[in-house]
Amino acid sequence: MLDINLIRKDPERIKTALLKKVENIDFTNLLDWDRKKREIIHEVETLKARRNEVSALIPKLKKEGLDALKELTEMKNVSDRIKNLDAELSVISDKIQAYLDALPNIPADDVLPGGKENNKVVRECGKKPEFSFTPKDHVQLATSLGLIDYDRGVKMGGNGFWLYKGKGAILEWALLNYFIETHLADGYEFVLPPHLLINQCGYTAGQFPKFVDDVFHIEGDNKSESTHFLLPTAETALINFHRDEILKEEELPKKYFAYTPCYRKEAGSYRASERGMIRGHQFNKIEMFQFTTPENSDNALDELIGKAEKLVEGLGIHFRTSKLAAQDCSASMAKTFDIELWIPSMNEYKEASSCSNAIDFQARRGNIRFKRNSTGKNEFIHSLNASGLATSRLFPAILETHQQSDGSVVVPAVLRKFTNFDIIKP
RNA sequence: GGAGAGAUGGCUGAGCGGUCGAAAGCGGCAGUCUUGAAAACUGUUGUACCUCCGGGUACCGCGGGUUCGAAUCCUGCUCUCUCCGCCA
Repeated sequence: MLDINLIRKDPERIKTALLKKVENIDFTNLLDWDRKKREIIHEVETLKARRNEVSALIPKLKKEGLDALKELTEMKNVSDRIKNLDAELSVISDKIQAYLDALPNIPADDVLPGGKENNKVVRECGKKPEFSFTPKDHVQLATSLGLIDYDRGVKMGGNGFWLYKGKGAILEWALLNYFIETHLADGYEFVLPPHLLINQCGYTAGQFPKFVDDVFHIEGDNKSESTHFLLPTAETALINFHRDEILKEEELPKKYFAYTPCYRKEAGSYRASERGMIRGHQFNKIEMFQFTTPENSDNALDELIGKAEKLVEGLGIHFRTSKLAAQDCSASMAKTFDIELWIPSMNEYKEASSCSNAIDFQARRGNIRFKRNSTGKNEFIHSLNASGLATSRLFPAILETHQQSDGSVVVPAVLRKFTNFDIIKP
């Protein structure tokens, strides 16, 4: 959520910044409502002051045995007026809230306007593998090596699901262990959160109300409206870790990571070219998360990107890191970098990590603050999240990159202590 | 699933419908004393919003209601705890 004071103070500046991300912005109504709201507050509070004053007077009069009828009548009227104004106030406050809830975060100054076409590659690591034989794609490899069972996955979960088995399951789990080991060594705290979250969590993350349709909802009793949803990413859980809390400045930054499956509807986005594990309704991901002071969030973002890149590099996969243009960043984020893996069979890069700084956008929604020692004031924290990493694109990249002419796949060295095998043979 | 109890400031915990933003204790901060520390003593100690910067308003789990006036009465909801049952 944006600070309405920013909009009130300099609507043109905020409008220009938001136009990097959205088609059009019109603050006319908002500013009208805001002005009206303050008028009402002023009137109603004056009346309440009067009511408090007379309410204190009435018992005194009674104590002196005097008649308070005049005061009682006046207060009856004042109270009615207050009731009406309060009702008006709540209507207008709801309008303002709904408007602000729907606004995305302001892109950072150095983020370019426009969509994907304006994404800028900032780094590349390794190079595209070259094969002296005809390479297989990951679906062929995973199937022939018995690592992934697409058909039986669909039998259980329907379209958009797969299952890992045998060495495939071991390899998948080894990846997660490799990530966990690294994050623990870097001083991040391990969290295993609930996968079913209450709707408030989606609001804090910025998922709701605008993107309610992207997630799976759980029906309440007697088919009432949903009370819980399946998390689309552990970020949605972790941002709520410190919801409604005031942290100490010296506790910051707070660094966490969580493992969860991620559940997404991905309605309409499934394409034939994304067969295999590229896009499904459920995938495994470890998510890094930081709560920082405002002045430290830029450095924290660099740290998170560096960690994600190092994990990919350790697996020997060619990747590139891109800074996303405004429209390609999700609504809650001021700045995002994607780390994309090279998938040889697709002749394309596919996202394996998204690293973002939400600045105070999520903190406002979740009311997450810290007390600054120098001023004694509470300020909103900055929140950052980064995949570290999602496996669903890594698994295909590993199979395709490390395949041999005989159809076997060499296990990256960093995973071997977790797999207890070096190579997967047909 | 059944029965009961409860929700008050950073924590513990009082609170007759009328100066209750809220007693008291603990904790925190500042000071006195001390070579220093502890102890003791003194003072101080929530948040948000509006403002003609004098001040004002709101907040005692959340939302409604009664009343001139609600932490206090009524009501719906949420959450927590205890006991019984069931269970990975």
